[in-house]
Amino acid sequence: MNLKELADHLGLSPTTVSRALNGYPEVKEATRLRVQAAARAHNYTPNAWAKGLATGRAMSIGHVIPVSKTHEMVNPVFGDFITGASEAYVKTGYDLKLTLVSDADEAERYRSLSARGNIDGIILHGPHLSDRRIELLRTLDLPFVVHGRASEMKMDYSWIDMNNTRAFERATELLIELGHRRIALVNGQEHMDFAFRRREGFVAALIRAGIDPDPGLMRAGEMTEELGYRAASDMLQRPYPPTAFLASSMVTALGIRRALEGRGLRLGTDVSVITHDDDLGYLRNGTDVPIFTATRASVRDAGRQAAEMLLQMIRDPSCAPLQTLIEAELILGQSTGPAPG
Amino acid sequence: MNLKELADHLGLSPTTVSRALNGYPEVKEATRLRVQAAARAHNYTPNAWAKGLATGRAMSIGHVIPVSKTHEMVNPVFGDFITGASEAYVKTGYDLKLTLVSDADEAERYRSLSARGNIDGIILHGPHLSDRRIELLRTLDLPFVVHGRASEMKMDYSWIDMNNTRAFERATELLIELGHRRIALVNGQEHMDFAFRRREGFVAALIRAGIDPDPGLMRAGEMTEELGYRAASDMLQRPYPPTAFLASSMVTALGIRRALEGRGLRLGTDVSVITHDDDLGYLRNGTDVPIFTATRASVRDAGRQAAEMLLQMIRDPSCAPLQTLIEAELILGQSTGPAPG
DNA sequence: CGGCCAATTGAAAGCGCTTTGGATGGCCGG
DNA sequence: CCGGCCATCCAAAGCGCTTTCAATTGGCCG
Repeated sequence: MNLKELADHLGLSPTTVSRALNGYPEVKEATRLRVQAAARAHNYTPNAWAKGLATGRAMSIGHVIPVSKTHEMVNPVFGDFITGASEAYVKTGYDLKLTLVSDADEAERYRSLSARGNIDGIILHGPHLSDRRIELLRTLDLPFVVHGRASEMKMDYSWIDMNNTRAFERATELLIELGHRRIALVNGQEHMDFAFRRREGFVAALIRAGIDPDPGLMRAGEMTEELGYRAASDMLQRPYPPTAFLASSMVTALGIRRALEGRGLRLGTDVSVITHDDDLGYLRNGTDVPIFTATRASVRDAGRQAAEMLLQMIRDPSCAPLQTLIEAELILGQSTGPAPG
Repeated sequence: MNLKELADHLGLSPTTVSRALNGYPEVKEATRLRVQAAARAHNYTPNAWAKGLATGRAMSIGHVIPVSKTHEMVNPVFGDFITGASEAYVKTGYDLKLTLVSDADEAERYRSLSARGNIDGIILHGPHLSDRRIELLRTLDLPFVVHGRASEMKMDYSWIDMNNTRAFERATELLIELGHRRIALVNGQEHMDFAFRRREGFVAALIRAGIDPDPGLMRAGEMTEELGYRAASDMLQRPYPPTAFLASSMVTALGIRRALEGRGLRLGTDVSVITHDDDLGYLRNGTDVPIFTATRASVRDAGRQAAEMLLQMIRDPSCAPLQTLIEAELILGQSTGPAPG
């Protein structure tokens, strides 16, 4: 059933039917009701393309996530982020179009996404320190919001980010207050902006406390369980092993814990661990008592907010770039304690 | 730049340009090259809606994943599945449209997805034992592939599934061969088809070995780390604690391991654990030596295959339902050993 | 040399919707 | 009784592409 058929059926013109359904004022209320009833009865849904063609609105948002050789995985936070974003889209009738692109042809994909005109806006995931995608998107005049920032890009753009620097600074401060001096960082890949900032916060706190950052106590890589295990195992067999770890993700923290337990060290007593916790649905940090002391910020919330920002920008294309900084909370769990001896 | 402009620019008609770009044979090769060059030079990309309107093809696939109150999370396997599917879509120029729906209005969403006509096919995730969505989709005459099956639905439809029953049967057999008699199962929610099948395999193997399945040694729930920890902790303090565990996911297995280590039990020596391993990118089961003995099947592969099946069905709408059963491999790791004493 | 065919290109009619620019008719004040 | 103003409704022109049908060429055969 299409507009015309519905109109014929009602003895009205397509014009009136269209207006009735889209809430235009110049149609009699009685007519509108009649049209709406008929539409429901015949299960009429406007054809999305025809609508798109006619209005120039895509009613769909592109989420682009890069998949490279060195970073093959779809980051697990992505699922939660999207869940949040979806909440916003569903309310407003937008679709979510997912595009995984390999680094190589990324630029091309953006250009074609934008040119094909079937997208009203883009959410960019996983920005690097210096991310050329941002420049590119700015030239495309397509509204976009970055999930994260690119430290080295000084231009103005919309983003939503967790205060990574501050979070890791606070976590480090807590460990220092507990008397730890040899603190290790097991970070994500540091060409990723979030990881870079986390290290900055970590290092800043150390320096402020008069502790020399030890490169041997910093490791970065794809945030797997294995990374945590390996990094911790290596570091623990150094002559002066760390007494505390900072982990960039729960999964990595689990690996660190495995390394500890493997050598008979007790978590929170012999060695302290603080992790960042994205509050993912399937990897909760305990339900009542947190397992790990953690800096926590819900990535799902971030997703919802990012989507709302983008929709806002689509509604009002002239609005200035929106920027949202989310502070992580520092929650105390059972994985931290005073430095031993 | 649109078709007409490009055509004017070239001194050709839109017809010819369209044909040249879409590989129709009735255009002179020299012209085709000229057109293609111009298209590239001007960065021309056809407008997706206009194309959709004209051809009736959406060039996009819907992935629908249910999000309910009791099952709020976007399952982590989903990310990997989609990565695989994307590989197939990118090659063929399809888009991936993601829809998270809450159980309540799920039927409605399908209907409208189909009616709006902006989708060529659907991939259905997370089927329940008796899943009415399958019936619904069949009436919508929109090609679809189910990731998993619905045991209680006897109708014919396309699916791709891992042989859950067989996988857990084999894992159980292995444990029995190792001398274990008290084997526990920590499963996913058993209204989900995959979990139901896993239990069936588990129970079948027990019975065949003359072991009475003990309901106290079976636990089901959202597959979190916490579930593993709680289930294992509870079971281990029973008078006759299990000597082996079967886990439905790596994350759960990590929780079980935590419970073991918490009470000083050694993995693989005091207590054996076998888990199912979806071979997720960010949760590898060790790189060289597997941490856990596991039944393994790549969910990413499944995603790619599912997408290919669906594209196949779209190409040839009359083809019979396609069905693919993937066997998991049983890989030996360090988490299993002979039953103690 | 005329006609037929293959090769190549165009004109124009949609696809289903929105939206501009009228129509139409009832009602008002003058 | 008439011009003007609303309130409603409609015709028709797109939106950018595909595709059917037709036109134009040049080559080749008889």
